[in-house]
Amino acid sequence: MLNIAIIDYPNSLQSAVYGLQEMFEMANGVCQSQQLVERFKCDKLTCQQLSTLPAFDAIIIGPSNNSEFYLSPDPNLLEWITVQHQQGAIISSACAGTFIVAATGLLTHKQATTHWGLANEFKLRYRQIDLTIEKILVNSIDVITAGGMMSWLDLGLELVGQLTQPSVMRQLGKQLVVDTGLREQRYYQQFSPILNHGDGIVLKAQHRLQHDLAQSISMAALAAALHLGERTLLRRFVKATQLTPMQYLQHLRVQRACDLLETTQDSFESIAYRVGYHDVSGCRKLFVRIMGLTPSAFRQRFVG
DNA sequence: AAGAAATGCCGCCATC
DNA sequence: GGGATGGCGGCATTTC
Repeated sequence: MLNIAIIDYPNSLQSAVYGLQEMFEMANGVCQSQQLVERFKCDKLTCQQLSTLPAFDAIIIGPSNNSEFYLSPDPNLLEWITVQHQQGAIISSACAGTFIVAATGLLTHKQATTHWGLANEFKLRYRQIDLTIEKILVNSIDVITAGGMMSWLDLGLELVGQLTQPSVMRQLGKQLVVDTGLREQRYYQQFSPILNHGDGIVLKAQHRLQHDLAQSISMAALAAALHLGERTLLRRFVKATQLTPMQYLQHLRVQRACDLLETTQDSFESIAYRVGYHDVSGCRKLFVRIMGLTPSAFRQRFVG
């Protein structure tokens, strides 16, 4: 029997809590049809129900829409997770749940992911965790994290696959009509620049880049316009935004290109031109590097 | 597809 | 002295 604990912490997304329970029930059906002996037993646990229970095979900490709990989680829950991990349980999280796992220290110096919209906040709090926000799922065997509000689907499937057989996961994916192939969170990601850093000059630089992204802007010109030395602008910019001006501009341009791919029928060639590139192939290369798929694949996926 | 020219990045160090 | 600034040289990246 495979014991799964789904933590129903305050404000946790209820569709995920119940959806996961039902997913494991369905997985039991698939196991049966494939003549496998494995069976899942799911427990939904609130923070008050933790102490007396036996060791689990996997713990799931799901998404939340409300930061109140996951930014300052119950120490008893953290302790309990740590003990379960020591006893061999797989610790897993989806979306904001990764904040709770991070607070236990289990992710230190490991790869992890969470919702892309929470990336800046996460990096601020947990500098020693290697956040790979472009991925939907990061599986380190004993700890699994997932990004995206609906990534509990991916997480559930991954756990089913890891605890039973990949064939069970694929069959379950078919029943649910959910993609079990490779997918990345960055396909869905939008550039969310840091603006609340409190450096007014850098903010002006950011606005100027945003406004002038269609033209080629040199760092020298930007520095001059702001009455700053180039070296200083660079340092202040990186400190405030976590990106070099060039990287920042590239993200702005790719973001604009994504918008245009979605909202217009224009060729990528003309889009490239409108986001400041005189060289389509260079623009395409950049797009693939940041988004993880080609412009045409992007358009196909989102405007189909 | 590849390479040359331009531009950006960054360590070092002196300066304010 | 700590902290921010900025000039310079050269390595790296970007662009066409």
